[in-house]
This record gives sequence, structure tokens and C-alpha cells, in this order.
Amino acid sequence: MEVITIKDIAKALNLSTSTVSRALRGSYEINPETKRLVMEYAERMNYRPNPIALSLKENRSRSIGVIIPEIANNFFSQAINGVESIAYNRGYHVVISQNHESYERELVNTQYLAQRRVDGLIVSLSGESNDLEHFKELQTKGMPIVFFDRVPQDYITHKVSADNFVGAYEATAHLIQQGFRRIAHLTSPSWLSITYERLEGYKKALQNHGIPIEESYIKYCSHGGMIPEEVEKAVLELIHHPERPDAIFSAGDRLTTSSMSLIKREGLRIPEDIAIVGFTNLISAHLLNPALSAVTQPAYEMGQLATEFLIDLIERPKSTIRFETKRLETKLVIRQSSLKPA
Amino acid sequence: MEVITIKDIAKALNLSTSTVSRALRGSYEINPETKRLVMEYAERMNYRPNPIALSLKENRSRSIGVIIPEIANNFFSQAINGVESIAYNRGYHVVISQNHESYERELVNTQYLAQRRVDGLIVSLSGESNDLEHFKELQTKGMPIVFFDRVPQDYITHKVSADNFVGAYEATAHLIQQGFRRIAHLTSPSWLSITYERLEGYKKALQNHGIPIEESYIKYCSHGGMIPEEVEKAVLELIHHPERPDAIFSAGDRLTTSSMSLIKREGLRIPEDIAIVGFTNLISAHLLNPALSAVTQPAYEMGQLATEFLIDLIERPKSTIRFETKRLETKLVIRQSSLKPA
DNA sequence: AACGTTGCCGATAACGATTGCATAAAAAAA
DNA sequence: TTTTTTTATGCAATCGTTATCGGCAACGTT
Repeated sequence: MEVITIKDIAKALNLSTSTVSRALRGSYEINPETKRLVMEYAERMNYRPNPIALSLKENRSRSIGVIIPEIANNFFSQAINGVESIAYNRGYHVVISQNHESYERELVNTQYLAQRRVDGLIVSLSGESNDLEHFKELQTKGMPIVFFDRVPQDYITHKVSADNFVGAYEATAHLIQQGFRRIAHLTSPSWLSITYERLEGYKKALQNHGIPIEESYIKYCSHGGMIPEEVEKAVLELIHHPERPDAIFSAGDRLTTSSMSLIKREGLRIPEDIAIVGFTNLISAHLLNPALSAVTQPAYEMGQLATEFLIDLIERPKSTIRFETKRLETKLVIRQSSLKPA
Repeated sequence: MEVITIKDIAKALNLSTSTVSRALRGSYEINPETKRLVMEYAERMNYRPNPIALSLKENRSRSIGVIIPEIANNFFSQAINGVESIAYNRGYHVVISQNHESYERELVNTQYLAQRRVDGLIVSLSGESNDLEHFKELQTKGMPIVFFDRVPQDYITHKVSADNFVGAYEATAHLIQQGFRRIAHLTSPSWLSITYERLEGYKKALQNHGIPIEESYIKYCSHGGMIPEEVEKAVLELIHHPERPDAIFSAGDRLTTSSMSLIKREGLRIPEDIAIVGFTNLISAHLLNPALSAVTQPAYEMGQLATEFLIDLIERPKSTIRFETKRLETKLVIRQSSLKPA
């Protein structure tokens, strides 16, 4: 391990570490000649300042932490790419961690990142998180936090989300317009913002079209699709409902693909027996059998926006901040899975 | 930012930092009573040692870096979950970074992780990496590195990969057995290990069945599917080949889904006009239209194994190490996309 | 009584970098 | 020539932690 330090340079050039340090940062009070010598030597020896030492001294790390439920999910991986695109341009590194829809993991990861002195956090809540004390505590200690996608309601900070209400409304309205009437909704844990907003959009669309809301058509999966049995139970209850729904509006990649699998496994056809629209960013949606109608979110842009918000929080004096909640438009792509057969 | 340090504890209890430090680590030379006091106070104040200070002092970070092409890829995200499962059990954190198939990004990420003093690296090479000097240099400086999936040939360290040769052989043999004869191969950059091994398996299967190898049926995508135009060009060349192939054996998620899209867009049917088998871990393979036959890799296990190798390298005295190259079995799942119509 | 042993604890120096303050030498002003 | 100012550099503290070394009682042994 022969890594060159400022001390090595100082020794080699018979200078003090302070002089070397200042020379490297181009301080005006260093002799231009000395500066040149130091710069050249540092260049030649491929000197790189030790970021750990800097973190210790400055209590920051020029990196931002991202905590999301799963990377194996197109929405989140696209969002991360958005985060990276902004972060790198502004000189920050990105540290990714997954909570796997577990409160416990979220807690551990949050604390880890805080200890590692990330300069800020971008968070999409786990399916189990209704207690947000760990974030609140961090925030009072000065850690900037921006939520995206799954945002807490009673929490004052920047938030970025898709317009889940409108997205859900459009999806449901589309199904109604196609002639479906018994429309079920398969969704994530009830306490998540995305769940609530989508549910409201779904209900509103039904109401506006004079269709009564049937509570037994609404199924929550409190582990967000991480536990196959839970999804299976929910879907089977729908399929074997005395008045079987003729369409499902489902949230999330996993819930949607699982539903499709199960419907097929049970010998039913999509969309003839049950139509389906997913709230998902699956890139292979158009390749599915049948091609999947989907409400897609601008994941990349959401990641970008959240990051701009966060870096703003980090770099701007606190006093001048007014917190915002931004909603980005979703897009409904209609494909075969939601078309009423003639 | 009121984080409690060992110094604060020392001051509060009227002890020296050394005593507090030793008490916390349970040193035998501290009075049990003092120990109890310190422990209790630390517990009450929720003291956590500063990992940055430890990293600086010990020149290590109890974390391992993972550098992969893309997280938006089921194979890699499953592999990461495997890595995490082992790492967390053994007290290491995992830092993920993507190279997006770019040599430049790989270089930057490698250096970043090295500067951050990760204790070791788990790497799957970018599609552009034929120069491995950056890894070699790190390794001579003492950084343990384990490669997986895309492994370099002339590099002495632990390596973990799927048995690409056998996987490709089985896929190709399956197509032949189905009655296909003009079998094309759409694959990743030619210099990658996975490309070579799969190509060899493909060729061997053709040879063993007396089918001549047609070079114009073999298409490399030197950006591994990251550039849509490149894939499009390759697939279209196959589709419009004077002797159009009746089957494609394709590598990678992106290459496979792109091929399916393009074949459909060009008005051809799968498998009637062109059959397809993918080398992919797409979780929605069974939901595609048609259901996709695929060679899948034990991604999770590969991640686990690579991590065990790495932690072994990190913790074991160097002298006792004998480097291994492990190949794990792939699994061919036959679905509709590769079945010859009657 | 002199010496050695133990038990318990503290001061200090690292790790790598930055920075406020001090200071030497050189240049400018008196 | 003397004083002041400027220029260029070094010293030392700091960030949080631990390892090394050493100190000082209290006790036991001869």
C-alpha cells in the first residue's frame, strides 16, 4: 500500500505540509516557483487527497446517499440514473442502499450513511415505514433529506413524486371507457403516500362515472410484493370473488407481473376474462403477453429533480429555503391488456 | 450536529479518552466498575464510534465495493443481493457503483472506491474494458479483487462465473434438436470472457451436429446493448440476411428484449419465422409474448460466492492463498419462443 | 526496608489534510 | 541606517479513534 500523501511530498521537496497543502490549493501566498514545484511533483507522483481525512476534518463527504426499496425495479434503477446524472455534474458521489421494504434495513442503512457523513439523503420509504423518527432526528441534526416517490405526508422538506392521483384516475377512467365496470385495485401498503393517492384517483374515477366503490375489490399487499404468498392470496381472492372483477388496476412492477402470472395460471385470459393496467415502469411491458397497458412515471426526471433539490439544500444557507413538493406527470400507455374484446 | 464522541464521554465522566476507548472495547485492564460506567453512559447517549476516524486510522473501512455494468439488469441486481447477504453477515457494508458499460466510468469508480478505502472489490467488467491496468495497480498495492461474470483471462485472482460454454451449448443444441438449422448468435463485445465462452459453446454445438458455422450469423454489439442503434443494425442485418436465420441465440437482457421488439416490428413471428433463446435472467421471461426460453445464471449464488472469496482474501494472511476460478451451472428453461411449430 | 508485581489509568503520537498564527527574510519606506 | 511592510514559509491544533508507552499506587516477597 504505497499511497502518496502530502507529507511525502513535503519531505521530498523539503517543505512543510502546510506549504504543500496551500500550494496544491493554489493559495496566493505561496511563491509561484514553489507552487510549480509542488504541483509538478504531485502530478508526477499521481497524488490524490485522501477523502477520508477530508471527511473527518470537514465533517462532510461530497457524497449523497440514496435509500430505496429495491434496485431490481425499473422505476428505481431509472431514478438512480437520474440522481447520478445530476450528482456527478455537481461533484457529488452517490451511495446506493436498499431497504428491501423493511423498516429495520431502512433504519440500519440510514444510520450507516449518516455515520459515513453523506451530505444529504434521497429517500423513498420502505413499505414498512410509518415511523419516521430516524429521519426527523437526522434532519434536526442538520442532515438535508429529500423524499421522492413514497413521500411522508406530515414532514416538512422537499418532496418529489409522480402525480399518482391523476395517473390512477386516467388508468381507471380508461378501463371504464373500455366498458369494464367491476374494476379491482391491487396496491401497496395502505399507509404509503403512493397507495393513498392512487387509491383516491381510482375512487374518484369510479365516482365520476357513477360506479359504486366496492371495498372487497381493493387489496393491499403490506409487503409491497416482496412476499409472493401475500400477493397470491390477494389475487386469488379477487379471481374467486363471487362477482369476479373484469379488470384490475395494479400498482408496482411486482404486483403487476405477479397478477399476470397468477391470472394465467388460473386458466383465465387477459383481457378477455380480466383486463389489467399496471402502474409500472417495466421496460418490457410492450413485450408481455398480452402487451401491458401501463401508467409510467418519469423516473429519471424524478431522480434528477430530487437531486437538484437536495444539492440546493446542502449548498444553500438554510435560512433562504422554502420547501417544495413537486409532482411530475405520469403517462398512460394503452396496450392490449386493457382493451375490451369486441 | 451534536454527535457524541469519545472525548465527550471522557469529559463527562472525568476520565481520559484512552480509558474510555479501552472500556468500550472491553479491555481487561480497566476496572469493571469504570467499564460499567462508561458503557452505561455511552449507551444512554447513544454513542457510535465514528467510522471515518476509524477508516483514517486503520486504513480500511469494513466495506466492499461492487462495480457492475448496470443495476437495471436482473442478473446484476440479483447478484448484488447475493453479495449483500454474505457481506452483512460478516460485518461488511456494500457500496454499489455502475460503469454503464464505459471504461471511463469504470476507472473513475474504481479510483473513488479505492480512495474511500474499501477493503476489496467485486467487479464485472464494462463492455469497453480491455485494459486492466487500473485493477492490476490496485492489486499490487494490496487491494483484493474478485471478478465475476465478466472475468479477465490473464489475471491472477479469484474468479466466479457461470458456465457460459455449457449454457450456450445447451441452448444451441436445444434449437438444433427442435429442427432449426440457420441459427444466429447475437452477442456482447468480442473481447469479453462471456462472449468468448458462449460463442465457443454455440460453435461446438453446431459442429457436433454437423452444421457449418456461418460467420455472418454472428453479430457482436460492442456496447452490450447500451446503444439501441447498434442492436437495431445487428438484428436488421440478421433479419434481412439473404438466408434469413430461423433462430437466434442472444446474450443479455437488453439484446434479447431488443431482438424480440425488432423482430415483431418487422412483422415477423416468434417462433414461426424466427425462434429465440436468450441468455438472460429476466424475471418476466415467462410472461413475454411468446414466453421466452432462456439460459439463466445462478446470479444470487454467484454474488454470494464472489463475496466469500473476497472476504477470505481480505481477512486471511496473504501467503496462504491459492486463487480459484469457480464456474456455476446455468439452467436452460424451455418455453414457447424456441419451439418449432409442427 | 528494598524491590518486584499487578492493576488501573493517562499522556502522547499517530492517521492525512487544512488553517490561524507566528516568524524569518527580503523589500520598501522612513 | 533604521523601521515598517510585504512575502513566503513553518508550527501546531484540529477532526475521532486507538496503540504505545509510561506512571503511580497498593500489595506481596525477600
